[in-house]
Amino acid sequence: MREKAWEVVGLNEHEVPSLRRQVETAVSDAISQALPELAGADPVVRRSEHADFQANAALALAKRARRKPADLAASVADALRRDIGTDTDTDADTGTPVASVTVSGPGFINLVASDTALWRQVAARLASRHLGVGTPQQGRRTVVDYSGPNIAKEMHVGHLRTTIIGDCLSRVLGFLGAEVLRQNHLGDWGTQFGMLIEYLDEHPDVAWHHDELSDGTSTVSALNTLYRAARAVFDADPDFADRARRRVVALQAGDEASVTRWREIVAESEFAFSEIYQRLGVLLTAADSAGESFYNPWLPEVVGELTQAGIAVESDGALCVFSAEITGPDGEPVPLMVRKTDGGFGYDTTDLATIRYRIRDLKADRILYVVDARQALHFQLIFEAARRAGWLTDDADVTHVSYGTVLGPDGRPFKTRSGDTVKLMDLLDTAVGRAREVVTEKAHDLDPAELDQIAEQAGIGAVKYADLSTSRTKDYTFDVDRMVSFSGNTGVYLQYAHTRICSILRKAGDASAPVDTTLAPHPAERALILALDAFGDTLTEVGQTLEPHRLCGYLYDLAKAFTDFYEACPVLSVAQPTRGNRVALCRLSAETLRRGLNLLGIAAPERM
RNA sequence: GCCCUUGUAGCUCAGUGGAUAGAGCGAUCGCCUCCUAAGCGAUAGGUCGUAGGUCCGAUUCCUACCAAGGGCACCA
Repeated sequence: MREKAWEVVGLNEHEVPSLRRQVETAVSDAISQALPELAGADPVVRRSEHADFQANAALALAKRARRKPADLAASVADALRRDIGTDTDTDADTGTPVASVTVSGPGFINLVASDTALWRQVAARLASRHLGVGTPQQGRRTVVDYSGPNIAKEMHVGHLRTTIIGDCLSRVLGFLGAEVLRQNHLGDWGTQFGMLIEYLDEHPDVAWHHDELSDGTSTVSALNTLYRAARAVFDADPDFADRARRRVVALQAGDEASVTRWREIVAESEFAFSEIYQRLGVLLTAADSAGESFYNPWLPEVVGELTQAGIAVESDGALCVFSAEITGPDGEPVPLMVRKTDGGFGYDTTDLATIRYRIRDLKADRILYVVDARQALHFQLIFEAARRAGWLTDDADVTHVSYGTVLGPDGRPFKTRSGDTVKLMDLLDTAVGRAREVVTEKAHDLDPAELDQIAEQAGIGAVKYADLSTSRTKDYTFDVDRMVSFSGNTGVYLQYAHTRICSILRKAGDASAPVDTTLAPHPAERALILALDAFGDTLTEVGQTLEPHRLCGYLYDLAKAFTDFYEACPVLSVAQPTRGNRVALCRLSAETLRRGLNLLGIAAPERM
């Protein structure tokens, strides 16, 4: 045996192919050898309950090969065994990762990875800067449109999913090498501002700037209240309603005083949003804002282009783009309304200007709209129109990353008892408050400041994990108690696993011992290594499917695998070289969990 | 009327063209001289909406139906 001990010297940039990929290659090669006419067929390698992996290719290929699946499997298995035979004479670095092959059932090929290969993966990932994860999204310029709160309105639970899912996808795609451009499509334009500006002007005494308000009241909260007051006056007082309408016209015409006041409202609102984003650990900043008003200057040009191309046509006094694919209840094509009868522009036009800008000016290769599923038809129409206009071509990939509605316990869209939506800040306060109770109760000699910080991290993490861990497309039932529960499959479970590892590593002292690849791993070690090794494959999948819940599921499985290891394999009390290998496993587990949590946008405290 | 999404354990949800469909919560019973018990083990709980079809094999793919939710012109 010429096994070399893997020394971790500085980090390299190497991608480390997973064992599963290596096994796929080995099985593919074996298929080519045993059955040249079937070369290139999918080896159908999966994780297995009966071995480390199983290859199901024989079952699928039997008909094409006109052989019994079991015979076919036996031939492929023989070819795989020949590789194992030669491996003892060659450098282990390039040999097959497979140690044994058996055929069972109707033609399943069960594959066990070699002990050496398992430990080699651990060492190689520890030595790599990105845990050996590759960059399949390298260089892909990806616009991620998410969050999109409305100016002068409070963010509520309805904004949670778009904000958190969009942020997670930004992080994952960025980690996989994409050039991510975050875009916050603020609702910062519309007739409601006329009313609000007029009201503020007529009541100069009311406080609403963030530096005038008492703690616990946000600018948007104050503006929200003022907006409702304005609305009430608008409905009750025809003279005020007239002045408000004139104010809309003035604002749209660029009247200086009105525009200044509008800018002030936008800036104050963005200040409030940034407080929420910071608390949530969301990467969005004011630099990512490109709201509806940003596209205003281009709307006439966009409409002109569509009209000139004959795509937009006059209908009942309005200007519309009629879908060639979809019809409405009357059997007629469904329109996008690019100019209303009164000459105004709605959000159809804004969204067309937006997609044109993202392709033409931002030069996006991929655009993701993280928006409520109810807008599916709208985006279908926008994408269709953009194609017909020639803005959107096959060079760009545009996806509506839709997600389900947040429902209350009654299965209806979520509202509080009073009929209002739940404010996002209130939800976060509740979650952090509950977390503080638990942290206080369990506190392991933490000072008050540390306790506060951990309560914050656990509470916010719980809310985010609850949202990210369920599949995107389904509606989901909002339940504060479940969201802020800290046992079972929750964000806290992952954080807790991480703190336990950190505790071991603190006590282990210098953790840079080399990995001994000749040791036979304990079953719990084997399971943990196989879980750790699948990190990159999981991320690649998330990058393709745009489904963060797969990452949550993976990290939960990983944390469970670590917990099993923790229960079964003492680290500090065993002798070398076992201790060194277990410390290495702890290090890789901690780094993988930390990185995984980071990609979910969840903090990974070292103690709790 | 047409289109989209969803029906899996009491509840909330994963899951896959393949071997015995999983997890958490809730319930019952256990486990801290031992690296953090926010943990672990065990028991209980299922005709994977219904009916057909494709397939060696379907909870997974296809069709129809049933049920729930959503969407389809001047609000965004």
